[in-house]
Amino acid sequence: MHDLGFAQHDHAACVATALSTAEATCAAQKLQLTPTRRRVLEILLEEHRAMGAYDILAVLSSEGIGSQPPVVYRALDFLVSNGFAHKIEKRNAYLACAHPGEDHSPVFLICRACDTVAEATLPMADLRRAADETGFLIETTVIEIEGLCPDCRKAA
Amino acid sequence: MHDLGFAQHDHAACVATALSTAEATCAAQKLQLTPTRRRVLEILLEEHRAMGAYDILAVLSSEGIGSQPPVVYRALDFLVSNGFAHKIEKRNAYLACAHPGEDHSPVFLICRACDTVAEATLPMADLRRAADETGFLIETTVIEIEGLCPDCRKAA
DNA sequence: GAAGATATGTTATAATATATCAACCCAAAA
DNA sequence: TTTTGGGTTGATATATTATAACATATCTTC
Repeated sequence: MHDLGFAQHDHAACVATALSTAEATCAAQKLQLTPTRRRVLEILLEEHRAMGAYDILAVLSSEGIGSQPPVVYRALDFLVSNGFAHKIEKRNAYLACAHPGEDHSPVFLICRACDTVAEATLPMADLRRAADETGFLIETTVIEIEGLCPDCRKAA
Repeated sequence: MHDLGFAQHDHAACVATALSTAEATCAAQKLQLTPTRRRVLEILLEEHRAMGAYDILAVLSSEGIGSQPPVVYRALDFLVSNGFAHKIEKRNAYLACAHPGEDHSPVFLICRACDTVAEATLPMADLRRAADETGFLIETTVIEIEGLCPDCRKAA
């Protein structure tokens, strides 16, 4: 496992880079990164945390973009289906993908104290081989690990 | 990974054994396996599939045990907290534990076609060691893998 | 410019889960 | 014996998360 994500980083650059990558990927794959979809991704990137759909909707609403649930759920569906965001099932929350463009198997480290979610990756190879032996065809994986992040561990 | 659970088994015996194990465990740990809690576990064992809380509640209700959501959510909280059942986050559904009493890290293989959920286990050691290196303290894990089970794979 | 695919606007409602507070039960302490 | 405290239950209300359904709009391409 690598890139655990609890380190500091240049956030403005990280947002800009991720948006550019998303634009390029959409252009290449003929996906429509419409204003609402783009703005939802931007919100997730700016906040840099797992957000509930209604939290995102509140932001959209305050900006006059839309105020009904389908607006945000449709955008999230697009972002999740196309690998720009992930759903954190244990929190019913959404997070911008930290590895856009890479075909990866996400592992989420969720701090129960501060709710920070770091995205790591695991090599799929071992798991896939093991499942293949039993005849199960892996399509998607969600690996969520809850506990205490380094900071909260120190604080406690 | 082992014990993938897509094989046939003696279901009546499996239910009886699991209930006995739960009773013994509760007695040993001074946990109260009250009638409602016991019946919810029994329902999950009998159905042998991931059930929604309201599906379970419908059964309880038909038996006059209780008809309000807190009845089933309290029982499920008890069963999940004490390792007798698991929540399948991707489905908002609950499943009797296939390995009661063993301290294990569950891995759920969910078939998107027939919704069967098999519970396997992974050795925690590797993951824990990797996380420890970064300072993250693992408390609980949810590993969910969605795809096609052997039967649905053949059918497709 | 008509047809088909994709996206949006809007209303309504479904599905999942929890807060709150009173009542009850039982075991153990005073 | 009474009291007290923890755990459990009953019951009402409400919060939170998510989707159905259908009309409208937009864009492409035939």
